[in-house]
Amino acid sequence: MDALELAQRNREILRAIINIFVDTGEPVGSRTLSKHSDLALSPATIRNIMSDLADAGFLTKHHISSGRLPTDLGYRFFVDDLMDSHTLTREEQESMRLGASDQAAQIEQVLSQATRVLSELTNTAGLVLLPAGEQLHFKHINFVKMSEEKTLAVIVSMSGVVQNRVIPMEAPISQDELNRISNLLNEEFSGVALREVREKIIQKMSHARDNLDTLFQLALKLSKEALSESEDAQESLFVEGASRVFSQPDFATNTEKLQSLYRTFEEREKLVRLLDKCLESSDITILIGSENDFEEMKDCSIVAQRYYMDDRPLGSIGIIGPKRMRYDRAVSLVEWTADSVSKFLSSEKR
Amino acid sequence: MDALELAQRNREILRAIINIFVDTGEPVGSRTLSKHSDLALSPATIRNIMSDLADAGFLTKHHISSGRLPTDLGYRFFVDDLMDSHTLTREEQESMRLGASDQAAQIEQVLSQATRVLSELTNTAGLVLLPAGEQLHFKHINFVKMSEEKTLAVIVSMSGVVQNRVIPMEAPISQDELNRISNLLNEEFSGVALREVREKIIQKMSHARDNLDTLFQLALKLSKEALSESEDAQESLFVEGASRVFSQPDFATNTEKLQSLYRTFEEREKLVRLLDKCLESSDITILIGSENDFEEMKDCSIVAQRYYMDDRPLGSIGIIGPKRMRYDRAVSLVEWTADSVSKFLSSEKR
DNA sequence: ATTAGCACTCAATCCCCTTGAGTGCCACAC
DNA sequence: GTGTGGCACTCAAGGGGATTGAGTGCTAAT
Repeated sequence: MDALELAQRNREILRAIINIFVDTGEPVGSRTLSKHSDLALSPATIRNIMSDLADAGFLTKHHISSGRLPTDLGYRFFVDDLMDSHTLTREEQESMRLGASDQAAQIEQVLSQATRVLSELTNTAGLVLLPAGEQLHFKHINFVKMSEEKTLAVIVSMSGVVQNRVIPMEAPISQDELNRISNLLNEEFSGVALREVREKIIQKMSHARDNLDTLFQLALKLSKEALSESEDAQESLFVEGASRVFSQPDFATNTEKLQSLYRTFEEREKLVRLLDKCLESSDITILIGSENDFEEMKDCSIVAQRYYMDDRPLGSIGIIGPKRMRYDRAVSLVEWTADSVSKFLSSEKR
Repeated sequence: MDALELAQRNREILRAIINIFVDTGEPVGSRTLSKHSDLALSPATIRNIMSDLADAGFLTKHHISSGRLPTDLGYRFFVDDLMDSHTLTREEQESMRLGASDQAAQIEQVLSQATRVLSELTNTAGLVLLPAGEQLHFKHINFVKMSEEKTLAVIVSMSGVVQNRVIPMEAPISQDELNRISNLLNEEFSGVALREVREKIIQKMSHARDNLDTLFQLALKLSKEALSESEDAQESLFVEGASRVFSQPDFATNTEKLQSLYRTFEEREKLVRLLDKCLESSDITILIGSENDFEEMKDCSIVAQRYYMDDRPLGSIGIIGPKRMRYDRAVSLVEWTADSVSKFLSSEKR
C-alpha cells in the first residue's frame, strides 16, 4: 500500500499514535490507544492496523513486546499529510514582539533576542545564522592604523553587521592616507554585494598596472585583503537555550548520546552547515532525524526558515530539538519569528 | 592540632591520598594506601592518621565504610603547602607557541586560540575574559550613517577590540558631517582610557553651552551615546571545550549536577563574575569548590591569571574543571599561557 | 471485517544474598 | 606510648531469581 493511499482510518490511528507519543514519550500500545482515542475500536483491531503501519515503515518498536513509536518516515508523513496547522495564541504572538522600544538595537541583538524567545516558547534550542559571506552588501569600510606593521580594517555591511580584520603592512602608511583610502572605497562600492566588490577589485587590479595613482593601487590591495573570504564562519551562528535540549528526557538519560550531542553543539560547524542548507529554500525547512546527514544528530529535528531584509534573504532562524517534538507549534513559531524579524529589519525603509 | 603544624608524616599521607584520589577518582582506603605508597606503615596506623586528618577537616568520606577523599580544605592545604610545582614539558610549551606565523591575528583569535590549547592540555574548559569596560583605551571612533534615523558607531580600542553601537538620530545628518565628527574625536582622545573619555565628554558638555560650534556639540553628544557603558558584558567571555568538563566522570554520572552545570555555562554571567574577580589580583587565582560562591559550581575549581598588554592588565585567562584536578599542571599551564599571551600582545612595541 | 481469548515476550522492579573494601576499636608487643 | 594484628561491623555494588504489567501475534468465533 502506498503512503498516500492510506485509508482514512489508518491515517487517524497514525496521527493518534504520534500525538500520544509526542505527548508522553512512551511507546503507544494498542490497549492504551483504544482507550485514549475516540475511535471506537478494540485493541485487537488496532493491533492489526498498527501492524500494517509498521509494515509500511511508519512505526517501529523498541523490542518485540513494546508499544509502537513513529519512525522518521512516520514523522515525515505526519508533518507532510496529517498535521493540523497550529494557530498561535495571542500570548505567543506577543512574546515575539520585537522591541519597537529599542529601535536602536543592533542586528545581532535583535536576532539573538528573537532566538531566545523562540527557544523559550518551543522548549528547544534556538538557532540563528547571521548574515555572512554571500549575503553581505558593502556599506562602509574604514582602516585604522594599529602599529607600523598592522592595520585594522572595519567593514560595515548594509544589514548593520560589522566585521573586522587585521592586515599586516609591508610599507608604513599614515592614518591620513588610510582615511583617504577609506573614502575612495566608500564612494566606489556603496551598496554592492561583497562578492561583486571582490570581483571588481580583482578586475581593477589587473587593469591598473599602468595607473600612476599609487594610493588607488594601495586602496585596491588593502581592500582585497580586508574583504577576502574568512574561513571562520562559525562565528556567524548564535545558539540559545541549548540546555533545553540536553535536559529533554529523550537525551538526559542516555549519557553517551548526550556527550556526543553537546560536543556537536560546541563545535557549531555542523549546525552552521545545516542552517546554511535551510538558506537555500524559501520554504520552511524541516529536517527529521536522519534526514540531516549527521549521525550525532539523528535523534534531533531541525525546523528553520529564512529571514529577509527588504526581500533579500540574509540568514536563517530556527530551532533544533528532539525528534519527538510538537512540529505544528514549532513550524508556526518559526514562521512567525522569521516573519517578525524580517519585518523588523525591513522597517527602516518605511 | 593546627594545619601548619601537621607532622611531616601526616603531611605525606595527606599528599599521597590526594594524589591517588586525583588520579583514580576513587576514595582511598587505608589498605590501598599502605600498599601503593612507599611509606612502610600498616593499614591500622594509616587508619589512625587518616582519622586525625579527618578530625582536622582535611578528609571526608562518602559513607561510613568508604575510603577517604579530600575536602575543599584538604585541597586548599595541598595547593598552598604540599604541592610540588610542575615543570612543563617541551611539548606543552611548544603547543602554546602563539602563531608567529599569523602576526595578522585579531586579539580575539589569539585569545580564543590560546584558550583552546589550554583546554586541550588540561582537559578542562578554557576561559578567557576579553578586555572590556575599564580595561579599554580609546584608539579610534567612526560613525556610519545607516538610515535617516540610525547611525552606527564603531569604536576601536588600543588593544584591537572593536565594539559597535547603534545610535538613534533625532535630526538628519550627512555622512560627511559624521566623518568630520569622527576626525574631531580621534584627534582629541587617542590613547585615553574609555572611562576618562566619558568623564571628559561630560565635562566638556557642561562647559560647551555657549560654544557656537554645533558640530562640536553634536560630536560630544554622539560620542556620549556611543561610549556609554553597555550592560551586556557577557559577550566578552569565551569558553572553549566545555564538553571536556561535562564528560569528566565526576559529572557525567550525575544527571542533576550536569544539568545545572551546563545551564550555568550557558548563562555565562557567573563565569564572567568569577573571572572578573580573578582580574583583581596580580597573583594567580585558585578557587577550590565552594570557595567560589556559586552553589552550582561547588564541585568545580577555577584557576585563572591576568594577562597584560604593555604592563596594563587587560583581562584574565584560565580554566574551570572538576575539583578533582591536577592543580600543579593547571597552575603551570595557566601561568605559562597568560605569560605567552601577554608577551604576544605586547610584542608590537619591539 | 472485527473481536475475544490465549500463549508468549520482555523490561522493570523488588528482594535477597554474597562479596569486598573499608572502618573503628581493643588488646597486645616492643 | 607507638605501632600492629585481630575482630566485629558497615555499606555499596552486583548477581540471581521471582513477580508484575504492558504489550504482541495468532487463531477461532461472530
